[in-house]
Amino acid sequence: MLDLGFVRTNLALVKEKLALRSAETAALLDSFEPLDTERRAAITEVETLKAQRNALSAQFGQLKREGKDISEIQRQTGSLKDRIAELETAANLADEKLQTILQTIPNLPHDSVAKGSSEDENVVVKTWGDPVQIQDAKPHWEIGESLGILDFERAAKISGARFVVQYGSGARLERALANFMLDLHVREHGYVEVLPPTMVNSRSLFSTGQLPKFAEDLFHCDDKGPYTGEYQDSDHWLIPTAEVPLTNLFRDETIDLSNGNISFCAYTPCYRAEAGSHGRDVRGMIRQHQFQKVELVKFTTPETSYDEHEALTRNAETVLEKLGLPYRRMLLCTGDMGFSSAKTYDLEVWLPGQQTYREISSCSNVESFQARRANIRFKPAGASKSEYVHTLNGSGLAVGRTYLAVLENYQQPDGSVRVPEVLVPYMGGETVLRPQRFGKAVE
RNA sequence: GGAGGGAUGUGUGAGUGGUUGAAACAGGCGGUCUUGAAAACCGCUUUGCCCGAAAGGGCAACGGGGGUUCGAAUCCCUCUCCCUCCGCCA
Repeated sequence: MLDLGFVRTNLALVKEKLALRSAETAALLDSFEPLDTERRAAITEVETLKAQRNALSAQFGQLKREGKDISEIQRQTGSLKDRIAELETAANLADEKLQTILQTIPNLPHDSVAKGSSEDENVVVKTWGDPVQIQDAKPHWEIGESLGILDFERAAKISGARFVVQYGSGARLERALANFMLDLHVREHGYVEVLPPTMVNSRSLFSTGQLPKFAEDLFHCDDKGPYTGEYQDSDHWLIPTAEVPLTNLFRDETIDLSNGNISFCAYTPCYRAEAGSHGRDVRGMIRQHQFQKVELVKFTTPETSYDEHEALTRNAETVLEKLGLPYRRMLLCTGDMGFSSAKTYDLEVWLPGQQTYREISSCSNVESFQARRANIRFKPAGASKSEYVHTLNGSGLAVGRTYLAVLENYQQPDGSVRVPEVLVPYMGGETVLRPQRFGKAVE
């Protein structure tokens, strides 16, 4: 969310920057100016009347103590009361409309972000490793099913489409990847491991920007009844990413950044309704209702957030490099960035089975956009006023997609899959995944 | 699920209808003293919004929402959360 005063004094600039996302986005601000004027006029009038009422009340107390006549004041305040109530309603209405606009407009793109209207205009910042060309490369779902470690059919039976069951060495590979990533971030990159709830309330989802606009992408639990559009602190939603619980840890708090920025990482399941993606990526593990992810979140000062953004992105890249998975870093253009983000790098991993790069991580600096919604502040050294922190988040990495990237990049002509060297200790010494049935080796 | 207690500023914690936006203490910041530090002493120390060029003035906020009243942190209703005990339970 942007600051009301900032939008008011920089309306032309804000419109211009929003137009870099899309024309429709900029149009959200069309009614801003008249509404803002209306709101302020109403507030000024209400507050004038309230000041009168307060003065009369003070007089009332005085007179009553002196035992004097109070009926005249009673009559005056009585007539003020109705007008105040009336005008207050008008002021609240204008304020709500304005708040709706502010809550619905996305973050402004940072100056370093390339202009563009769609993903076609994203910029390749760097490429690491050579895209492996494998003779008769198979997609991961074929590899996984023939090895007997992935089972999409039984997953469909017990849960429906867009789920998977993993068995034996396959299940262990998921756990190995997660442990490897967590250990790397904790031991070498300075993150603190967190195990957060994977259900959150709507107030949290508002703070990170998923609500109110993207409710249909989320799974809502109806234990407290259907979603009413209000931000409650007692309802439950399944998290779409650990960014939500991690960022909300410090909601409504003033945190201490005097000893440096705060970095958290967490391994959690993530749940996405995928309401708008019928027919896309229906095969395999690319797009699931449930997947696991190691998430990185940072709380920083405004001065350091862009350096930290580069560092966080490097932390995610390091996972791919240690796993030996070719990738490229994309700078998302203004038209392709997420709602809350000011600048986003996507990491795309090479998938030889599909002859394409696919997103495996998304690293964003959202500046103060979420901090303002979540009311997360810090006190700069020597300053008397607190300021909003900057928050950053990135996948480090999406484990499900890393898993399928390993299957496709390390597949062998005989149908087996080599285990990347760094994962061998996490696999109990297993160096090759061979055909198995419910975990038992088969010929 | 049952019974009871509670929610106040950075923290602890007073305050049960009228200079209480809020005591006190702690913490933080500044100052005096000191070679320096500590101690002691003095001062400052919530946020959002509205009017205003500014100086300054005003409104609102004591978990959320609603009500009573001329006036609510204080009384009533309601919701949420936390704590204690009982029950159930991985």
